[in-house]
Amino acid sequence: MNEKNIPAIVISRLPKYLITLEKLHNQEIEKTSSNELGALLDITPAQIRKDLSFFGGFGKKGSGYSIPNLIHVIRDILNLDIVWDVAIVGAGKIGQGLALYEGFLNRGFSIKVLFDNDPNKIGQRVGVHQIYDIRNLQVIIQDLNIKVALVAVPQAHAQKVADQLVQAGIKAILNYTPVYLTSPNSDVVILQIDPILQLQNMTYYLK
Amino acid sequence: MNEKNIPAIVISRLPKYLITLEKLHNQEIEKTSSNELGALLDITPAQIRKDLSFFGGFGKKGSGYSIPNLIHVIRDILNLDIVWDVAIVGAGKIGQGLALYEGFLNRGFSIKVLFDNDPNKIGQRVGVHQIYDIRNLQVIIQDLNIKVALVAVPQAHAQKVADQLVQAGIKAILNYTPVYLTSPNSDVVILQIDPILQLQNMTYYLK
DNA sequence: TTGTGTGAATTCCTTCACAGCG
DNA sequence: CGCTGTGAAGGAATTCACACAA
Repeated sequence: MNEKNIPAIVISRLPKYLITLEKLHNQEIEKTSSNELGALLDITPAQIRKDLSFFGGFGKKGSGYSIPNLIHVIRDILNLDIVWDVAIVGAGKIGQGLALYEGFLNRGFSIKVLFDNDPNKIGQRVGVHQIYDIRNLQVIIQDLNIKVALVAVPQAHAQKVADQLVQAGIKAILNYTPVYLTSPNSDVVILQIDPILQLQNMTYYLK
Repeated sequence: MNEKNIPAIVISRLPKYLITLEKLHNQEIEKTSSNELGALLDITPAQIRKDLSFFGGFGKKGSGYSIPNLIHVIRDILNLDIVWDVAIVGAGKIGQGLALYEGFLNRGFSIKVLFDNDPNKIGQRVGVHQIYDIRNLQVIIQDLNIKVALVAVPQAHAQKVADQLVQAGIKAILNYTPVYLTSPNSDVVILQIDPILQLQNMTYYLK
């Protein structure tokens, strides 16, 4: 299904379609159209149809898309048919905030462990999660076979942590520090969440 | 200088150039080239030169760009010649984490106020910041003439808060909730930071 | 010689417009 | 009819390649 080389920009829109479809689904709506979806997302209907057509024809001519089916299909494309276990590195405010956030599970992710290097934090709980010693990071991640990690440590430690994660077999890193992380391993996906990059982008349009 | 209609994608790269230039600057490096910058950012040199040429010719043929000058120019383009005051709405873990983060100031932003609706939190301090009653949001934001806000409230309240912010004169909102915020006012810039959208994007490339 | 700035070429992405199916 | 799926057209963004200035 996702054999061909799908443009990254197409993939990046699928999660947006998904969250909107799930919202409609929660309202017990069963069908939608590229028109309706486009209006909700501020994306042209043609764009949505073309994006979906990369993967097959999921709609019915004249009547649109079955929402449950389209949710299923998109989750499948994005490999969200399974729940991904997640490790959080750094139990500061951001790390703890992420650990306590309850929105992960029904969108395909389950927080499994939380690491810190502060002896006062190690062993403590954050919600249902225990904080583990970062020195055990590699062993635990390998044992639990975790592939996805969030990095929320002080920026000075970010690259070192990333290296350890990659060595432990992590394949996707979401980086909350303002450091460009690199991996020698080219099959690791790294994305950055730097709020200041976004703010600096917005200020261009002000004034 | 930024009169013409510059593609948004060009603007979105300028903060990345800036953070890299600042990093070089901290290492006391005075000059760089589109080649060097491109290697650091994984962007082609031609792309960088073309982006910068939208705003003028800032390099010297044969020798490249003066880093202090280019930093100055980009900050100027992005309206970062002034420091923007910022309000944070929501003093949960994420809001507090943002409030305590010390990286804002030297990148052009200064956290000025923090709001919450929890009586137990109102009046407390988070670092140097005091938590204010969200009922005073509009008055305080107007009085302080704040234009930039971070929203880190539970998602059920996100749109209501955004409406209040817009009414108080906020022009840029960085939204940490997984809700698509809208503004009747089209001169308000809203960007979303939803970690799950990013994670769902990454899982496509796994397995 | 080096590395910018930029038209031209190319590649990529979006939108159009409509045949065709339900 | 209504709405999808899709070739073809159009538009945007990236890359090429080179004249030119330091």
